[in-house]
Amino acid sequence: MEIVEKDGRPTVSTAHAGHCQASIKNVSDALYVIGGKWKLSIIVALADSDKRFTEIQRQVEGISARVLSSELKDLELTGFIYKKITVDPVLIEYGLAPYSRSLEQVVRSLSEWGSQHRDKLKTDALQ
Amino acid sequence: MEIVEKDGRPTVSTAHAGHCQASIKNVSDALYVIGGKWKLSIIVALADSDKRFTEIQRQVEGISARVLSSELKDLELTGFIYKKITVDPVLIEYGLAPYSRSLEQVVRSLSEWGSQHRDKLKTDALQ
DNA sequence: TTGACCCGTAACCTAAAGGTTAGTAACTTA
DNA sequence: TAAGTTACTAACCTTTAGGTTACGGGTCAA
Repeated sequence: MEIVEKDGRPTVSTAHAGHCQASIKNVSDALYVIGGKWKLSIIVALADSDKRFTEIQRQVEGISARVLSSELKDLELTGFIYKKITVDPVLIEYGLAPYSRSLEQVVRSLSEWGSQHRDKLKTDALQ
Repeated sequence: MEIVEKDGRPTVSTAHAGHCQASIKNVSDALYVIGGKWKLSIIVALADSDKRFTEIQRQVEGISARVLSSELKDLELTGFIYKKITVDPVLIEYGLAPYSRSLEQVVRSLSEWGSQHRDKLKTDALQ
């Protein structure tokens, strides 16, 4: 990377640019894995307790069976959730795999921000 | 997937259901606003310093002019960034509006998680 | 045994996000 | 003066995420 001075204005420092570039890559990668419309919601729904297919569908409002099914497969493959089958009685449940716990901070900050943002929109609308 | 023998009936805990439901809504709302492929990357790119159109395009690898243009418009409208036009010399720059600072924690946790996740994928691949 | 509920899947469709190419108007540099 | 850079935009196209409908077998309760 070259450092150029133009019109006396200082330009980008190499040190920060590297860190920034890494940060961009990290965020992109993260969103690639968990950035869909439903994945995090499903994980949040299961954080409370293990749940059955239709229970999840009821809690994650608006999701269709087709999409829920494919998301669950995806999440199981990635190691976020597990599928548990009981035979007596027959019962299928999904639950959070340990790796989902690594998302705690992400979920917390997103939830907090989402809540604040909604408040902001409300007060903005009143102005 | 694990198969378990179980003889009791399952019970659903409603204790945290309300909180969980709110959390799901918050996360969904947040992702609706900042969950695209590029928005957070652009914000991270501008966190370092104000930048010009092509500077952003170089830093956010893979984004096309068309998409960058429309994302910038969107971000400006939502209040995350501002557009600054200088006339002598003619210079157009974009920078973070104060509201973007509210995303600091979100960006930090996502970046951290993304980095950890990449490491995990690497070590997993070696097994 | 009839109907309700559970856990999906197949096939199809739509909308929107994003990519590609080309072009423009203004300014700058060689 | 010609070539290059900047900051876009228009038109068009492709991909894919996600929605809709319909159907399957299995279970359970009346």
